[in-house]
Amino acid sequence: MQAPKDAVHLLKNAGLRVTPQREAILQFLLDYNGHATVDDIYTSLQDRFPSMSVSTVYNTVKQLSQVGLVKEIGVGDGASRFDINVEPHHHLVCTRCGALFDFYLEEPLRVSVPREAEGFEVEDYHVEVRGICPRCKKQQVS
Amino acid sequence: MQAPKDAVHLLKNAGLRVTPQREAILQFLLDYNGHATVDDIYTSLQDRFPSMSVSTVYNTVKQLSQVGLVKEIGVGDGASRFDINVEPHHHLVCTRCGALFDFYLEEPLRVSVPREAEGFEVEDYHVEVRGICPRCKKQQVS
DNA sequence: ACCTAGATGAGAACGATTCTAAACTACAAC
DNA sequence: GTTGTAGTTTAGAATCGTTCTCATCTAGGT
Ligand SMILES: [Mn+2]
Ligand SMILES: [Mn+2]
Ligand SMILES: [Zn+2]
Ligand SMILES: [Zn+2]
Repeated sequence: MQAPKDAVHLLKNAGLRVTPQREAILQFLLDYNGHATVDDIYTSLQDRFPSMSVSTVYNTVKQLSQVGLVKEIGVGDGASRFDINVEPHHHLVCTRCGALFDFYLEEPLRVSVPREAEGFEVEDYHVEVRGICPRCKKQQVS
Repeated sequence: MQAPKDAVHLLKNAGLRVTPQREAILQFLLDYNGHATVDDIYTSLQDRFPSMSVSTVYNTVKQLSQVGLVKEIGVGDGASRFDINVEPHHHLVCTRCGALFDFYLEEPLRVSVPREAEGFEVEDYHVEVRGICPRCKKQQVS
């Protein structure tokens, strides 16, 4: 029995209660092709859930993160983004427009813990590559 | 002629006006062994500059960043940290207490830009290694 | 059908950062 | 040394993302 991909089953498998809001938020992230902010989610669901609170979105994405259904990525300033792609991967960030692109390392990183952090227990790592995205490069005044 | 290391000359070389506040902020960062927040700086200089505004600290670290005298590092939530070590290097972050440790990659990262970001111009990258620092590990309830 | 742990919603509160506008000052030009 | 002015500082308000509070509501087990 493979883990099903629809929101309701994913929530149940994770031991979370199935509420209409949660289902909609998770489904939105499943459908969304990218890295959504809380506001992206909130705004997109306004029509269907006019009375849903931003708190609900925050609460939900936090729980989805805790059970590993999404991954929070915070790049510098601005709002956190939520990634339905929970495989280990990294990001290119456009310093002009904030656009985010996935990228995968060809080989895992060798982290050598320095002396002054002797005993540091590595959990995971994230590479943030900064630069100019193709779109912004085109618009460049040169 | 080597670039001098005292705050006044560094500011002049960078083409910034030398004000007492700027000198003190830069000197603080030069002396500080670590990754200071705006509040660290602000609080530490309260005695000498009782009327200095936090805005001044923000303005100053922003300018120091712009001329490359310090590097801003924003790890997830909380306040940005300012690093007087501007050589390319990366950080271990303790997910418990927020402590930051420098680390250097043994060899530069090979970034292969994915198809959907074709043409992305890489400027630099930063690796954030998350885990538990030795101090927090000791205090662990196990 | 009922009960209750857990979820939701509205708004207040919060912490980090930016903005505003008036007073001040570094420093270049005379 | 005096002056002019562009850049700097300051206090406080404003903004933004996020968390908190607490009263109301509901999912899901019994
Ligand atoms: Mn991603
Ligand atoms: Mn560092
Ligand atoms: Zn861009
Ligand atoms: Zn720690």
